[in-house]
Amino acid sequence: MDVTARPAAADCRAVSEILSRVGDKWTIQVVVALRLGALRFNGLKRQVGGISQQMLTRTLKTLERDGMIERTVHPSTPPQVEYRLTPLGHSLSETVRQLADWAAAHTENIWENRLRYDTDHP
Amino acid sequence: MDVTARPAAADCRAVSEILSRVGDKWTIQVVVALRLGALRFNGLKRQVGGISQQMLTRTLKTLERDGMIERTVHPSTPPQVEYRLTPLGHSLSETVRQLADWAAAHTENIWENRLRYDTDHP
DNA sequence: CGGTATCCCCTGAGATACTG
DNA sequence: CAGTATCTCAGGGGATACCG
Repeated sequence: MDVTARPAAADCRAVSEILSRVGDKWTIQVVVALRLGALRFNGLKRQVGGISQQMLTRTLKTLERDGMIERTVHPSTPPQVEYRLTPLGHSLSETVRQLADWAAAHTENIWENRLRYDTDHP
Repeated sequence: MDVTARPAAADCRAVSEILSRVGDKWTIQVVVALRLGALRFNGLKRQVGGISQQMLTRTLKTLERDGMIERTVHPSTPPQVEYRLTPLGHSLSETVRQLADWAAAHTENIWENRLRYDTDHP
């Protein structure tokens, strides 16, 4: 039996895990916002339009837990907290950019397909 | 094209749309199952372990609507329905494989990060 | 065999109010 | 400023039963 032909089920689950994380509503937008440099909480909130405080907190925590971003507290009044991508986070952002390129290249095509499908299937 | 620019918000939304579609629970597993060739409904159901009939139906319909797969009915008794990737679907599967490679390469690292984070944050 | 139609549950996500 | 704590709700996803 050739194990190299079809990806193992375990790999599939791992990929799904990553994708469902990356594919949630906010993760990518946060990562993209951080690609060009560190940002603070409210700066990030402004950059990622439409996100609620709570969802930003949750998304940041998850990303930090996975080692994608680093959280730095500068003790001062008012407190300053900086978020920046780790090397792992940067590498993710590069991979995501590939997918983004694919999406950008095919979005229009997909929309046409949907339109045609909806027209043909009343 | 200026690669250094920040992606437009519209692009971001398009990418998120694609990713949340691709990142759902079943889409990738279905696409991966079809990479090596066409399959029929129940063959697909066996290949993608744990999926319910309804979710398989929904996933296939969405993929068909987006033009990722093609559905062919062979009129016979019992009826035979074949699903296969379109060129667009194949191109998606290639892009996803990139992400899969990234995931495979970093999964262990991520798990270590989570473990450490959970240890450090009681 | 290849699906629909229902019902139900759980989680993702938002709104709001409060805190160090 | 940078969060935490609650409440709430829509919809993604599953189980089951039925249909051509």
